[in-house]
Amino acid sequence: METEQRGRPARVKRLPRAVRERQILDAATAVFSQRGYHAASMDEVAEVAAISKPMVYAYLGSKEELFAACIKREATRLTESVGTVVDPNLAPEEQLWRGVLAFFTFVGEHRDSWNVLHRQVTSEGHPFAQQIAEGRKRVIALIGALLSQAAQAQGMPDYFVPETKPIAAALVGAGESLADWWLDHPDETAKAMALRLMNLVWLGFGTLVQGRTWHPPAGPADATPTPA
Amino acid sequence: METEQRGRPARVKRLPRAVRERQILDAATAVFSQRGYHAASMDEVAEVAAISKPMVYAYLGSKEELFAACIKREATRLTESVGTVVDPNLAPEEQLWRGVLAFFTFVGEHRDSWNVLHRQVTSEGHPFAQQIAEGRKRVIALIGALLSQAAQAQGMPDYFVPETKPIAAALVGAGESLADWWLDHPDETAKAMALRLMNLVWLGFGTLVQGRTWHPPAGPADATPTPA
Amino acid sequence: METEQRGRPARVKRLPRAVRERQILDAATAVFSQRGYHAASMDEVAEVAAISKPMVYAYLGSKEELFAACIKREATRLTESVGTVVDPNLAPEEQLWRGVLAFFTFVGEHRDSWNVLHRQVTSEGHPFAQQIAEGRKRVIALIGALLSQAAQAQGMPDYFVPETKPIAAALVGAGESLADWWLDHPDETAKAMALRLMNLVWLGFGTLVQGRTWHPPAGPADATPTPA
Amino acid sequence: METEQRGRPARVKRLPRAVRERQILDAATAVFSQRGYHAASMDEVAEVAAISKPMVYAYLGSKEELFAACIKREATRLTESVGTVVDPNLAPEEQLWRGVLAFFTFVGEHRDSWNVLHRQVTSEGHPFAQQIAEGRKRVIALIGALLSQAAQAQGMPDYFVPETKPIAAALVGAGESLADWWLDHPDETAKAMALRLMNLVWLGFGTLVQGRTWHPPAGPADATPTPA
DNA sequence: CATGAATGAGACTTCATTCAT
DNA sequence: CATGAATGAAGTCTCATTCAT
Repeated sequence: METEQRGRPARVKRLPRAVRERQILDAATAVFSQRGYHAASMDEVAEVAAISKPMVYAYLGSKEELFAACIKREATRLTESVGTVVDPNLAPEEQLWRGVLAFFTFVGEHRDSWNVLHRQVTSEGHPFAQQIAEGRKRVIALIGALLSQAAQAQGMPDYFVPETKPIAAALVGAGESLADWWLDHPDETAKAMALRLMNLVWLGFGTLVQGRTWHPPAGPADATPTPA
Repeated sequence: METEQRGRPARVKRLPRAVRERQILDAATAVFSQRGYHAASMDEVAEVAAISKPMVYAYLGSKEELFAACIKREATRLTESVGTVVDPNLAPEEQLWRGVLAFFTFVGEHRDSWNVLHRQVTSEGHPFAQQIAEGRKRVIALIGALLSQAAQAQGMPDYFVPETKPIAAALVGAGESLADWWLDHPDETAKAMALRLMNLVWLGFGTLVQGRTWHPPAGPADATPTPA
Repeated sequence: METEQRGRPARVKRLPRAVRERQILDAATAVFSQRGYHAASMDEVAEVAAISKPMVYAYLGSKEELFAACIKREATRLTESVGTVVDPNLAPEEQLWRGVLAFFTFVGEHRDSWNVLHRQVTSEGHPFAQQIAEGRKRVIALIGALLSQAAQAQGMPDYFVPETKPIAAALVGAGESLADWWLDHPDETAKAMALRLMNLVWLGFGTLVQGRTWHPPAGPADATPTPA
Repeated sequence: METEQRGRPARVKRLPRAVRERQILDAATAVFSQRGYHAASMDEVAEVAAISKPMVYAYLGSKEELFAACIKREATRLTESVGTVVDPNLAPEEQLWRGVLAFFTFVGEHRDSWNVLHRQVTSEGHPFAQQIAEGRKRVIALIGALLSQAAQAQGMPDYFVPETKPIAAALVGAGESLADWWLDHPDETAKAMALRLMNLVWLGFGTLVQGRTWHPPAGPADATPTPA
């Protein structure tokens, strides 16, 4: 017949909505980070979240929406990590230093978050290629503005200003690549990584070779920021 | 060539096979580049290659093998493009410059190849994450060696030598990022892009701001290499 | 029957229960009418009833039971609407007229009820196909009896009596179809619709009762067409 | 791993596309007829067609497209069955008779086809409600034109002409209902059924055309009942 | 008692892969 | 050899139903 007799007792804890939502987002971030968007399956997300699939859909919606939620949360986290330590009233150089340090600190502490934001496909077919790309562009624009400000403060000729944009792009790429490199050299500290990036970008290889190095601007008693 | 003998108990030529394989690889590279590994379908590959699916399997094997073949071919192409212009007897700085220029030239001319090699998934779950990552590491190692050589030529203290590795990683990341940035600014030439990278990495932002710039070492009559 | 004791040993007020049940049945009728049995979701029923899903189950049972309850209630309503105005002591013709008028009046005033009873699936697989079909048959039988009575009153030969059954079926179908047609011509009144049906059927029936019959126009040697 | 090793030998006959397509349509018509659109499952269609589900999708597309194809084919069949025997040069009465007979003949021979066309849901939520309804309306319009022609041929006053439309609707409904009634009385022939319909409607119609109308029996002071 | 939270089951659809012609 | 025809195995998403609070 067609008696439609389904459903069976459940033996799971009843958690409040907010908690479950975080659980699912954590699981999803981990799975997306490890498999990539396309290869990730909702089944695995549900399994990792120790919950049934329908709940995943009930709480976070479709796969796309779930991924979007992950991206949004992780992007917010990163943005806040950096934003907290960057004071627009500081000198550009110090702002950059603090931001870079905060970035590496974040990556060190949230490997999966960084994976989801960065290592995901950027191929055109990807549902969020545009979204991710735009987030990245905003970051580049911010850094570009910082560099431009620094350049003008040092009396650079105007024609140089547009150059700050590709430089910002390069800096971001260098940072990402260093973050990857870090994965293979886990003994390094976030601070050491940040110093490397600053040294290279600010001084350049040619200058470094001459024995000069860059040092963080001496805050009060070396108060280099340490974002949570 | 096209004179292929369709039909009968004839002995078949070997050349057609090579041609077919190239056809398929071209199609696969295009599809993988546009869709990404997981979203790409063998159906689309076969369609773009204007061939039936069983032939794709007959010639290049499974999806994984096909993708591997794409990667291999494109990596080889890029490697050769760069390798052709880099003469180990030249000064490291010039080697680097030529290599960087060759890289951007290649990217400009083979968008799809670059996409497959770079923009594809780097997530851990990806069947080729390791393979791609290793290729990248090799490049970084090469550049690292170059930098190390340059550093030693300039009498750098030994303790600096290990630093050349992360610097190489940063350089590669900066290059990749600039290549992405280039997509949004297609009016730029490969040479301009290469110059940007060299300027930044070699001189550093701080130095650039002071008005100094880096110039390609004057080869014989400005023979800046132009990889095919 | 319906007096089933669901739930716990507690004594609960009876009135709220009745009210709730009506609420739910109203909602269910609306939803089933709009979506059809299969496409209707218990979620929507609960939402429209402004009540939680478990309550729907507590009060009316499973989806099938709920639908059955809807059908039963609406069928009763229609039956009562018609039954109230049809007095068995009246002449058959008047009974029919009153019944037909009551029918159209009901349909005009309870679109959803009519939808649930008529426009719902009659496919064999449907859980209630049989139930609905039987209700319909009862109506046809009633009308058939009425026609038979009328025919005999007019002195029709006995052999005609069995014909009243298919005529009743046709009358019912004509009524349903006119009800549908009415949806597209809402300016018509129930009375006008009822008049139409009576005019067509009663005059046809009346003629038949007088012993006149229609014969196919004599084609060449009774060549009534026989489509393959 | 993620070796994606699937697919196994098949042991099924290779049929030409057209044959399989018909097979599938036959199966789908049967399943849709028995279950209704919503309750029908693609699994069952595939099973009845003795084919795998992917083939169903390859040949006929999605469930909606499949259903549309069924409707289209069956509608065409019915239309052609009727169209073949109806010659516009014949007298309206004969056209009607031939059409009605062809209709019942078709229904008798293609139970499933008729089911799919008629017994399917007409609820608003149904994907093809509109389509089916429009087909029905076209039929009604055709018959209406026929009746109108017949009426004018017999010198009916103009004001009667609009009435032919609801009469056509009623005729169609009566026909459908008789077809259903036939299911329970399978001993009847198509011709007998057709005769019944003609007898009822044509005599009714014929009487109306002669200018005679039916009026409600004058109850006490026009006490036409008004059911609550 | 009423509800938010939870789930097994199945529906539609696609894809990598292979055999028979 | 080349291809049309075929399929097992997921994958995404929904729904009827029920328990614990």
